[in-house]
Amino acid sequence: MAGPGSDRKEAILNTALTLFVTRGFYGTPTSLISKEAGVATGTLFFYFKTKEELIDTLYLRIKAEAAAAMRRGLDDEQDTQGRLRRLWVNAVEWGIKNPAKMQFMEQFAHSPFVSTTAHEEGLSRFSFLHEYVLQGIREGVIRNSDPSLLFCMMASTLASVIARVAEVDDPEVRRTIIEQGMDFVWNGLRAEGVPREKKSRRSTRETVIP
Amino acid sequence: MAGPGSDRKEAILNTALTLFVTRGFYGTPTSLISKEAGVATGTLFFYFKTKEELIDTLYLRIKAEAAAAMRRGLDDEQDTQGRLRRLWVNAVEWGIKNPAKMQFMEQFAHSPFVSTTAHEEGLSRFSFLHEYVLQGIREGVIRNSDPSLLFCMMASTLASVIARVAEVDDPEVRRTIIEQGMDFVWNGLRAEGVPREKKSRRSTRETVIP
DNA sequence: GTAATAATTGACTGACTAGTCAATTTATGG
DNA sequence: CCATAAATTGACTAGTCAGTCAATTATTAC
Repeated sequence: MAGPGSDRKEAILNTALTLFVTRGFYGTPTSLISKEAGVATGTLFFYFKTKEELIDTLYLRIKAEAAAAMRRGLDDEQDTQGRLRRLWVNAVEWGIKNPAKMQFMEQFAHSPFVSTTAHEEGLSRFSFLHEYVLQGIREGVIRNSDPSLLFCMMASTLASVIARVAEVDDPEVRRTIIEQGMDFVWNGLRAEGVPREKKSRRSTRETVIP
Repeated sequence: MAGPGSDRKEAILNTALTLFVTRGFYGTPTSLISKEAGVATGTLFFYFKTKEELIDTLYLRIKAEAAAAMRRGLDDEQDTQGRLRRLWVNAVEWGIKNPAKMQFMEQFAHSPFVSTTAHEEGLSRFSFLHEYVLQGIREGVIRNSDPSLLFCMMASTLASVIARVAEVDDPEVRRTIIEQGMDFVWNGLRAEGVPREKKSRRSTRETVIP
């Protein structure tokens, strides 16, 4: 346990994650973080000059990880609806597998504890989504609304779907919620004249992983 | 300023509102609240036994006020789409007029600082919305998905629309955002076969206020 | 093996905070 | 005017917390 090589920095970050989401920022003393992480108070401040620097680091890491997870396989999809579906499934799956990180993102997305620079850098990780929406509009598949508004509404819907899915255990119910959420968003986004739903729904995922 | 009759309780609640949204719960000392409200520390604890009781009271009041504002004139509307549009406009208008309260609701909607009983009571104020969604599904106008999921997605979309609208000053741009948000939700909610949009959009509001 | 450096420790400090309480002021009713 | 109750005050307490630092231990380079 002691001695370098056992990376204490990671232990501190992991402990801080769970504590911040369960007790909030001001609600978790640094002394508790270091105690739960199994290090001395001094060690925490050796790696992070302030408590704010700690949450900033955490924030940036999680945002980057989430963005990478959502992006996975997106370029393999041929059309906008396929990309959207892939993105949707990626996001929900990541959210379920990483409930604490998901909660953290929601909780601190607009929080004053995270510095503005960290907020900006975190947001920039998701700029590729913006590009996809723009492309969909250009193709005439997505309705011609303010792309950042569409993105924003999509993201908030996603968050509420993930929250609900996480409350449930039955995989069949989960799939239903995910599908219903997807339908809501797709119908909200799609331009007039674009088919309401693709028949080959479940096959979408099977076609991308041959 | 001194002497009863000048209601200090209201002053405390108002000050707490602005401080809580700008600095968070743990981030605002009770001493600061009382100072900004122009009362002594003891006065705050005379009206609210604990800091938690203060935020609970605030939470319940705001939830009740928001629910009442959203409900206004809803029963005068004849069809589901009309009700949805009315609800939408009510909500956005209230959100713009009361940005601090809006922010407060978002910030503390799932916060552990607010007691579970307050959360439950606050949620119950919005149960009428649940009824409206159910009615829409029964009529075949709203798609047959889990009503509470639909409600939840609608609410989160609403929150992000209000946040965006509040960032903008130009009333024309504001109206556009509100309309685009409404379209997103309506198309996400509506069942197959139901017309995409009502032509008489702006007239909707004029017909209810004769 | 040794010197220089990096990592780690935990007692300690100065500042702050929720809540108390005895004393004081203000309203109320006869 | 007076007595009783309600409202208000602010100094005070007991506890907490972010961050420091001198001392100690481990690592690295030669």
